[in-house]
Amino acid sequence: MNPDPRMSSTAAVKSPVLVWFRRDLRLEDNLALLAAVATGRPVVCFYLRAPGDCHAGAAGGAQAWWLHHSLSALATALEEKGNRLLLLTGSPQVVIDRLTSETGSDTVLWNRRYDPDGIRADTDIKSSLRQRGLKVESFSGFLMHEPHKLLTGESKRYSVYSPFWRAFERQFQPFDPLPAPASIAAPAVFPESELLESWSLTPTGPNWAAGFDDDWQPGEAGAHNALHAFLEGAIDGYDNNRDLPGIHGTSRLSPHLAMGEISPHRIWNATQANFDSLPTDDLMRFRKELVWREFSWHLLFHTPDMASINLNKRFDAFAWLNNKNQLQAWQRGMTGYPIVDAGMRELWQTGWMHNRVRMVVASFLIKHLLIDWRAGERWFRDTLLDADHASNAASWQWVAGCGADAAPYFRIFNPIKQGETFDPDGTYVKEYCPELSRLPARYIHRPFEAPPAVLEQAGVVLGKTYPQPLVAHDFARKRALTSYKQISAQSE
DNA sequence: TTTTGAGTTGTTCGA
DNA sequence: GTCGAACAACTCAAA
Repeated sequence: MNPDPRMSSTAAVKSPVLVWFRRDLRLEDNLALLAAVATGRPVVCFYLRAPGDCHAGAAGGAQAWWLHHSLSALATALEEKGNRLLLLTGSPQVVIDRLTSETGSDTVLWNRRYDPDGIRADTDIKSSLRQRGLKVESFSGFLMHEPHKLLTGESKRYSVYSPFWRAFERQFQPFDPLPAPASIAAPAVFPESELLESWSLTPTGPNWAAGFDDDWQPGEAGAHNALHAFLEGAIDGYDNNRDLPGIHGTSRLSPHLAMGEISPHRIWNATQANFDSLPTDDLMRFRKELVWREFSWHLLFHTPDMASINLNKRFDAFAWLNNKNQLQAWQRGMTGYPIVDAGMRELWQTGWMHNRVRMVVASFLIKHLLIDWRAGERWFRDTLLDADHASNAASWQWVAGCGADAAPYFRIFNPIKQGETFDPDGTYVKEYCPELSRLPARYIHRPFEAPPAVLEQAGVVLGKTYPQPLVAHDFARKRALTSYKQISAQSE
């Protein structure tokens, strides 16, 4: 029919390979995508939203905002490679069935996910697709190790970080990240895609994400920019500076990692390239942070309900007070302790909170207010751009003391002392609690102790322009020690 | 099987 | 101001 010899090449009749994107929104070091390209066949890329999932796979509202922009960036990147990203709603079975019949594809590829629901779903889908004669293959890339593979000498999961780190280092073999494909062959006809805007992943009523744009660039290019900025800047001195919330002393890579816009291998590898020119302490400290992420996923793999149950059963009997008004004051950054309030407001305004301050606010919620750590876990999951199922649950359990490798019960952060040690001149507090910005450094972390004349000169009226403390530190500390002792006594 | 050393991030108190 | 001890066992991981 068609006399043009160019049109009779076999490429035109090759059936496409389907690539299902999830938390791997990148082209570089994406094994599933590269395997698809390597077949020489056209590639159909899709992202799937479960019916009724208003966050489309994101952990919470804040991360849904990130997901929106990350999907948009991925779609653009695929277009630059001559392809597209399809957005589809439905159960995986139904959507994949439709795609295979529309495109004539017989192969589906994806990168593995490790959350309990994801593992269960993927296992089911894989076997049912294979039963129907389709080829299905999954790849690694979200983590640097497979969570089921690292075990102690007694074939048990690790529950203490240090031995896990040593075992990880022993077996880990870094490899060069694979470059993004030069081009990605498109199918003759693309199946229809939904419009990203129709998913309503960004706020529609009050725009609580208005401040996010200033701080973040979602997407793979943004991830690489963040990595470069870190390697040029904050990694030098990281071991010390990472604890100072008033400066940019951390990598700020966490939201990118959470969405898989950059692979952990790539990050590890980048620190390797700089190993000779930087202090070992800084690099090792940073690598250990990366491996904490691996450890958290290792724990979650072996305890799928880690976000909802106490790893240490003794805590099931803990007498939480769970005062709703105090929880709300904490969420809104109105506890009366400036370092706590600055942190909670940074979280709300920017979708992120400095790591040091995360520990302080978590300790305050759990130990000063005696509110169940799960309430904090839920709030972080909904408000953090970097919300990560495993890291979030493991970290909250660590602070509460019910984790496998947990902070001892008597480790209670003093919010005044933490503020004065890590934010000595109050730079951080002043940025997020501007109503305190005229207080002298001496009182910036303890406005409730400032003489009336000092308060007046700074324009602070306690209880009016800034709250009185929800609880007195000394009282709260003793109360927490008593409560924690009760559950250890009950176990005997 | 038993033993041994160790365990992310703190605070307070008294010498 | 600085320093070490107490806060409490407990359990993990490896030898």
